[in-house]
Amino acid sequence: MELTKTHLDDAICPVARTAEIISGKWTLLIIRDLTSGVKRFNQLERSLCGISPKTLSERLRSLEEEGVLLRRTFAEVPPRVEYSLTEKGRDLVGVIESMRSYGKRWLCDDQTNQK
Amino acid sequence: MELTKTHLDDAICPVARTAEIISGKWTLLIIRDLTSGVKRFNQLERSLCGISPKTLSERLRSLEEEGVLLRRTFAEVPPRVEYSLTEKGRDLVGVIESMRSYGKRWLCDDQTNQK
DNA sequence: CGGCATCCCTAGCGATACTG
DNA sequence: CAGTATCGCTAGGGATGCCG
Repeated sequence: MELTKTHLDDAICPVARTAEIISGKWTLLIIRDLTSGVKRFNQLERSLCGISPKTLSERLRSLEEEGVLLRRTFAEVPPRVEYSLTEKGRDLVGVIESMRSYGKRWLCDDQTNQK
Repeated sequence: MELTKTHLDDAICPVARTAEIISGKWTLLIIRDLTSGVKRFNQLERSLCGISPKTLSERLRSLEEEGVLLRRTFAEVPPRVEYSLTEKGRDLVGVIESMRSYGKRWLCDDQTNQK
């Protein structure tokens, strides 16, 4: 999902810019998992049930490049790599919480609120 | 709130459910444009600079099916169709605003000419 | 353990032309 | 005006295998 130059208005729109960062099937779920603390690759792979290592690797790398999370490697055997949110990443919790709030109001099994 | 495995299930996690709704390149931008009031197909096509009629049509239809927006047709010549947000759609403004807020904090170098 | 490399496949999007 | 009908592309993602 990429905005081209023809979408100039949208390119400078903060909403669209944020959407770019959190788009992608797994991105938000990774960030949410990291809100509870530092995680290793394997932990994320297991908690994000069904994700392929390639996809997880790609998402982690792009999030690292965007400064949302921090990748910390340890020179050990077996190797250890820990992922944690940066301040820029932790700040996304606000977005996530508003999405959670919305999801609870409108999208859960309880249909009484749905119209 | 603690994040357990159940929260990662797409069927249960409100965050994932919300992400499903607002995913797609244009979805959020359509909703954003509708927050300012009722819009016609042509208006959206022009304000969403670069969108193809096919894509706009698809997005509008799926958003209608999800109950986020309302499609109202008028038996006139030339035909008129008006799109507006439902309550479920207007409620997404909270998510959009938190995204806008985040985008302004972290993602915009130039804050002078933003939407 | 934490990944790349490789191959493949599909949803989503774009462009254009056409129609009720 | 408000869409469909085609066609084609490609980025994202899944599956599997291998390696330091």
